[in-house]
Amino acid sequence: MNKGSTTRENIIVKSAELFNTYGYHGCSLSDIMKATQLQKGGIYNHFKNKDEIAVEAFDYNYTKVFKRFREVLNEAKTPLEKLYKVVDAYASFAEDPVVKGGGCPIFNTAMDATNSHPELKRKARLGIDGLLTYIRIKLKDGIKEGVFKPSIDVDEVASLFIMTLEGALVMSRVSDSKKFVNTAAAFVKNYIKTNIVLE
Amino acid sequence: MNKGSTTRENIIVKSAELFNTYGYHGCSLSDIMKATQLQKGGIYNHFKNKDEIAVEAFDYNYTKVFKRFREVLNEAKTPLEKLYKVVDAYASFAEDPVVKGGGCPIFNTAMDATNSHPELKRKARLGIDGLLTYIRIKLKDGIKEGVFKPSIDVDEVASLFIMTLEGALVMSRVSDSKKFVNTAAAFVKNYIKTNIVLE
Amino acid sequence: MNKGSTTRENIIVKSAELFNTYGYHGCSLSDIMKATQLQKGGIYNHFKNKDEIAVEAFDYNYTKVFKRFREVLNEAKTPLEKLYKVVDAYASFAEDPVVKGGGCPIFNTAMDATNSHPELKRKARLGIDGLLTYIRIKLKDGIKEGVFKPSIDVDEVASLFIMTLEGALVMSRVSDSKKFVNTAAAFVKNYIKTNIVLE
Amino acid sequence: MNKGSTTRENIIVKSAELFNTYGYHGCSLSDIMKATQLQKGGIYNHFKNKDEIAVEAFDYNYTKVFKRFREVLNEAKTPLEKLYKVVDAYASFAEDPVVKGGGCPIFNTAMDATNSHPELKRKARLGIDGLLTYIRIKLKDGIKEGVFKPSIDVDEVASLFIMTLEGALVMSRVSDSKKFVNTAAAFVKNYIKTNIVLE
DNA sequence: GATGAATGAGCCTTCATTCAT
DNA sequence: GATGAATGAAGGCTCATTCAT
Repeated sequence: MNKGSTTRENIIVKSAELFNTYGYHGCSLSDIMKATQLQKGGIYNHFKNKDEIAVEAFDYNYTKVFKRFREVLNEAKTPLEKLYKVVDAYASFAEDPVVKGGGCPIFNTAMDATNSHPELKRKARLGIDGLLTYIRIKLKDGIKEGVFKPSIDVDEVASLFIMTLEGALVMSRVSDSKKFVNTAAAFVKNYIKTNIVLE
Repeated sequence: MNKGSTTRENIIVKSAELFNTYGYHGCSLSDIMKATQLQKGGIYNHFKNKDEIAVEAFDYNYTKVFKRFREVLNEAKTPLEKLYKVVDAYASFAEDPVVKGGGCPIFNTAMDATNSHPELKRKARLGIDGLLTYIRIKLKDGIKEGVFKPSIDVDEVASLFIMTLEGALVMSRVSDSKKFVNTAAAFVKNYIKTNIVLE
Repeated sequence: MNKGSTTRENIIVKSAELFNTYGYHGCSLSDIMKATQLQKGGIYNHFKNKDEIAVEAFDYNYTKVFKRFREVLNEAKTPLEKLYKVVDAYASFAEDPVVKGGGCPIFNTAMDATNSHPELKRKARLGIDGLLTYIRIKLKDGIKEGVFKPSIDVDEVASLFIMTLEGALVMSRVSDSKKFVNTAAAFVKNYIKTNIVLE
Repeated sequence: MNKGSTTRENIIVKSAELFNTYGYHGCSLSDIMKATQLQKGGIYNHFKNKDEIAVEAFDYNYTKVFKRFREVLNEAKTPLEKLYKVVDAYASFAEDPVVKGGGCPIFNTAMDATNSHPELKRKARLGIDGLLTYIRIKLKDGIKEGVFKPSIDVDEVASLFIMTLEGALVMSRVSDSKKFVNTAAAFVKNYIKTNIVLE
């Protein structure tokens, strides 16, 4: 890895934190300068504008989310364990954020960009699709392996999964309390046990 | 109502829309000027700074949310009907936003303010508390009237209610699809029927 | 004195203090509003603009200076006593300002207006002429009464009188110490005794 | 000297003139823009705010005052000549200002800042201390060399020196007449000859 | 005589971006 | 690849002033 790509990477890492914390409009290039210890030009050598940084920062945060999933799911063997681990991964966002600023960066970007940044909005939508797909796959694997009910609506279950945990994350963040995330995690796990798993 | 307070009200109404749409940092005083057809000074005659506008705009949006609840719950008689209507009210946010910009302004503010605006964060937290309390009361009423199971954990159910629907709202907004809200509404209603209502 | 003139007078009194304290550019109409407990219109009913207030405030402060002189000189009988009393009056500015903000309002305005406000500059110049004239008269009286040397250059002595005491006042103000004013007062008195008084 | 520091220097030079002419509140950033031919951003690249410019402008003017002293005192040999030259230097302020706007920038700042700008006030006080110290040194040198009376109160004489000449400068400025400065200069010189010099 | 709503220019400061070095 | 000087529009806010009530 040469000097250039290190710098570039550093800009992304630092601004990924800033954007997740303050949002697109709440974070300025001087904030990024301060965080990266770089001057104006040093940043613009690597990115043509703030948007490009924001987009790549989103990508970076996106992969961090899935990296966390992968880490947590590492030792899980059975589809049920895996599904539980996804819940745990989500719950972990509350006490050990994937990215500074907390919450789920995909969801954060979704809210931040919906009305003001079409490109980021699109990426956030795709991000949420990614989350849904991830769950769907785990569900389908379980069905294929004969441990989950084949009758479940995979799309629906995945959606419920995400919306509950993401909603809880927002509530926990604004309340400075893990209470909501814990409630959501317990609920989703119970839902899995009760409605997804074959008796 | 005299001229001054009409203007003041108008500033609140217009900026309530803008703040809900673009967030605190994404909406400038010139945006508010444009929306209100007022000059800078004309706005600052009524508010001491942008923060004061944002705070009052939040309050305004907050009451709009509950006004919608009240409207939708108007004809509901039984506790079950009422609970269903709350779900409907939430679902209505997706196709007929309470405030321009869409979604739930309380949740929107929660995300927008969490890391950048302590005062708004506090208001958003209280707002979410208000939502939870609202549901809790409906649940308690149902228990008192003997139609809901007394064994349910009112706090937990209220939390699940809100997080699921709010999470869904965000997903629907960023996806430009009511799909998620519909899924959430159907799920929550089914959950009520299955787990809350006495057989 | 009817209501109108009371209000008008009050505006002058309060802004005279403000202008003497902060200077013409350092004091805004809202400062005057705050000080007078009046609204915009309440002030503009009595004055056509800020300049008019400043000019009348200067006049008000000017008369206050001479009122102080008159008070202090009240019991003085002989020309020498009178001259000493003028020195005392000047020295009194340091511990008991004629006007809030301190110093001599005539001199303060002189510095404030010299390059930026021709009308006030003119008034300040006339104000200083007034001070000089005041001293000159005391000197001439002493000569006439045969207690001061007829050979003294009245203009010169009056000038020295004013410049020394005014210069000292500025130095004392910026140093928060009466030291300079005391030095000046002692010096001027000694000068009078030694060079003005007939043997 | 690179481009940046040249520009920075230029901003100081130009705003030093403006601040001396119009005072801190009487001189805006647009005035500085106009004078420097720079845009807002171009100025703020070099200074963090108006205060920083004002403070450095004061320092710049301060050194100019002493540079003038040094120039005028250049050819003076004896302590008496030197003291006379300081008087001449002061008198020169009236016809050939050290800084545009006229008068003594240290005194100007003293009056301008006393009630409104603690940092500048402090600098002005130190500036006046500097002037006093300068005179004191000349007096002590003369005593050491045996040409000035050892009995004189060095502090007092230096104070009288400054307050008289500075007071005169203000009066000359507001009157557009060198008369007062000339009177003061003649007087101070005579005072030196009569009271300071050993017969 | 007094209010306070409205103006619009101006305040100081920060913004994202460019580009010569 | 990095600097930092420069731009000029825009940021939030205050200014002096007007005028309908």
